[in-house]
Amino acid sequence: MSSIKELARRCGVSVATVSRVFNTPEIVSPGTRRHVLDMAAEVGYLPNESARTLATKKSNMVGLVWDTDHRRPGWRHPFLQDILVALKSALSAQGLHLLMLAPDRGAGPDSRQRFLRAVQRHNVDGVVIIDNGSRDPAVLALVDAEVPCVALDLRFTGPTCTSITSDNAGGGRLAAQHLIDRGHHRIATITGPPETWPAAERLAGFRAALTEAGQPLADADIASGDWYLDSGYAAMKRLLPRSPTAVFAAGDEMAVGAMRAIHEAGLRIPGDIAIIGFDDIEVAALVPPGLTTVAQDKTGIGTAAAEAIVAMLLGSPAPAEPTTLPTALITRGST
Amino acid sequence: MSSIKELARRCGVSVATVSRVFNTPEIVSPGTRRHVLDMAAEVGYLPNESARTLATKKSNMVGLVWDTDHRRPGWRHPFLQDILVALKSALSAQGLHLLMLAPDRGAGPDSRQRFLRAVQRHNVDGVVIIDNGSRDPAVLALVDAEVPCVALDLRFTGPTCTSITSDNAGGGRLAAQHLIDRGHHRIATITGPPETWPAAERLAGFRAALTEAGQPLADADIASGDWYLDSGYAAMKRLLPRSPTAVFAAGDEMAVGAMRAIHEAGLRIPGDIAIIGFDDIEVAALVPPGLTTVAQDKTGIGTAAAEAIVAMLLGSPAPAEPTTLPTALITRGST
DNA sequence: CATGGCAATGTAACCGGTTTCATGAAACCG
DNA sequence: CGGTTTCATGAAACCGGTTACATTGCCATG
Repeated sequence: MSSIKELARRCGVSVATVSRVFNTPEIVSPGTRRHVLDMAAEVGYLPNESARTLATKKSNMVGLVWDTDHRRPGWRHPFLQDILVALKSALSAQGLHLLMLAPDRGAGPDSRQRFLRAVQRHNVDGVVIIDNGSRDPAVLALVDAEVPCVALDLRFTGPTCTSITSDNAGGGRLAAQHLIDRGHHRIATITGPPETWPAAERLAGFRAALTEAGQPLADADIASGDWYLDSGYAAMKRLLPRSPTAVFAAGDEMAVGAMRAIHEAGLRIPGDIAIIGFDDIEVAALVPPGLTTVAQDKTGIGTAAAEAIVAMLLGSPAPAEPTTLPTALITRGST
Repeated sequence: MSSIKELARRCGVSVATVSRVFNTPEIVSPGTRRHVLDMAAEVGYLPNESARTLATKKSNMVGLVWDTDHRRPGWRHPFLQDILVALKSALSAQGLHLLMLAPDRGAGPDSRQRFLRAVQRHNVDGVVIIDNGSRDPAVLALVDAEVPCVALDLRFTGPTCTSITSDNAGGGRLAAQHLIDRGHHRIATITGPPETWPAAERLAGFRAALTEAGQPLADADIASGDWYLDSGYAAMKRLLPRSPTAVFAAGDEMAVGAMRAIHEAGLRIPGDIAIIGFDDIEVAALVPPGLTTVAQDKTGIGTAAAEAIVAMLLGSPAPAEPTTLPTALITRGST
C-alpha cells in the first residue's frame, strides 16, 4: 500500500506536488500532472482518507442518526428502506459515504451527547436524522451544536438545520376531497400520535378541506393511533359505533388494521365503509381490494435529503422552511 | 475542541500517558488515571478517530457493501431493513459503526475495484455484503484481497470470508412436509433464479422431501421467477394447466403474485389450491387469507453477521462453512 | 549495600496526508 | 535590459493520535 511519499519519490517530485495533483490539479503543470497520475495508476496509489480527514477536518462522510434501539419508537417503518436507498444513492453520486452512527459508548445510552460525540470524533460533515417525531434530546444536541442537519419528517430548524417532508397537509386535503367526491357525508379519521408533526398536519389538511366543503369533522369522529397496525384496528373499533361511511387513516399500516376491524364487524369495503390511507407502502397494493392511499414520494425524500445536505456542505444556509414534496392520490379498490 | 496535547498539558502529564489512560488503563497508576479522566470529562475531550485510525490502521468501522444502483439486481428486498437494523444494533453494541460504502469515484462504475478502493481508503476493518446472488466481480475483489467479509445469503468462502444464511434446504423440506401432511398429491413449485444459491437450496430441500415421501417432483411442475411479484404471477399462470392442488413459492412476493393469478383463474385459496411461501415478509400476514410461509429469522441473520465479523476482527479464522439459521413454519390461512 | 527487576512515565518517531510560505525560473513590461 | 509578475515547485510545519524505547524511582533480594 503505497503512500504519498513513496509516490513522490518514484516521480521525482515533492509530496506537495503529488497532493496538488489530486486536489488542485489546475495549478500543476500538465506534464508533471500526467506523469504523477500515470505512476499513481501503476502503483495503485490511493490517498488515505483518515490522513486527509485529519488534515482537513472534512471526512466526506454524512452521518445517519437512526436510533434502532428497540426501546425507542420510530425505528421501523416499512418505507424507510426506500428512503434510505435513495439517500445513499444520491450521496454516493456525490462521492459521499453514509455512516450509520452507533451511539457513543463513552456517553451513557441515554446521554444527550451520544450522537454528538460520535459525530465529533469522526469529523462527520453533516447528518441526516430519521427519528419519527420523538423530539429526542440527543438529536436536539446536534442542532444546538450547529452540526449541519437534515431531518426527515421532523420539524427542526436552526442556523444549520433544515427538514424534508411530504406535503402532509396537502395530502390530508387530497384524502378529504376524494371522499367528498365519492359522495360521503359521514366521515371519520384515524390520526397518528397527535403530538407528531406529520400527524398534526395531515389532520389539519383533512379537517380544513372538510370544513370548506361544509362538512366539519366532529371530535368524536377522530381516533388516534401510533402508526402501527394494531392501533389502527383498535381505533376503528372505537369509530364503528359512529357508523361512518368513509374513514381516512393517516398511515397505511393503521388503514390495514382498520380494514381488518371492518371485516370482523361483518361490513364490506368499500360498499359499507370506504377507506383511504396515507404513505403507499408496499402492502397497500396487495391487500384486497387494494387500498386507496395518499402516496409519499419516498425516493424523492431520500434524494431531497441528500441534496439538502450537499448544499449545506457547500456553504448554503439552511433553508428555514422545510422542503416539501408533493403527495399523490392513488386510487384503488377501497374507495 | 481540545486535543490530547491540550489535555496532557492541563494534567501535567505527557501525551503518552493520556493515550494510555484511554487505551491501556491498567498500566497507568490509579491516581493519574483518575485525574486524567476527570479532566477529560471537564474539558470534553474526545479522541479524534481519524488520527487514531491513521496511527493504528483500525477504524472501528464495518463497511456495508450494498449496491443500490438501480441498474443492478438485488438491492431491494422487503426484509433487508429488518436485517439491517439488527446488524446495526449488534455492531453498535460493540462500538462499531456501519459505513455504507459509496462505490469509489476514481474507479469506473463497473470497475472491479470500486468497493475495494473505498474499503482501503477508509481503513474499513471488515465488510458485510448484501448482494442477492449476483456474483459481482467487485465483491469477489474484496474476497480476493482478503478483506474480512461476511456475505449474506451468498456462498462465498475464502481465508477471510464467510457467510450467513437461513437453512434454505431445511425450509424447503418444511414446506414439502407441510403440504404432504395436508394430504396434497399434485404439488408444484415456483423457484427463484435457479443459479442463485438460496433458490437452489430451497428447491433441493423441497424436492428431496417430496421424493422421500414417494411423490417425486416432475420438471413440468417447476416454474421459476426472479423473486418479485410479477414473476410469481407469470409463473403461476404457467403452472395452472397442470392443475396442482398445492404450490410452494420460494419467496413470499412471488407467492402473492401467484395468489393473484389463482384468484384471477376463479380458483379459491386454499380450497382449490393451497399455497405456501418463503421469507415471512410483512405482507404475508396481511394478505387474505394469510399466507402460510417458511419464516426466515431476519433479526437472527443481522445479529449473526455482526457476530461473525466481530469474531474475525478479533482474530478468529473465517468459518469455512456458512452459519446456518433455522427456519420456522408459520401456518396461516392459505394452506 | 550494591543490584536487578518492575512499575510508571516521558521522549520522540511515526502514521499519511494538506497547506503556508519561500524560492527559482520564465514571461512581461516600459 | 533591469525589475516586477506569474507560474510551478519544494521545504517544513502541522493535523492528533499511538507506541517503541529510554528513563526514573522504588522495592526486594543476596
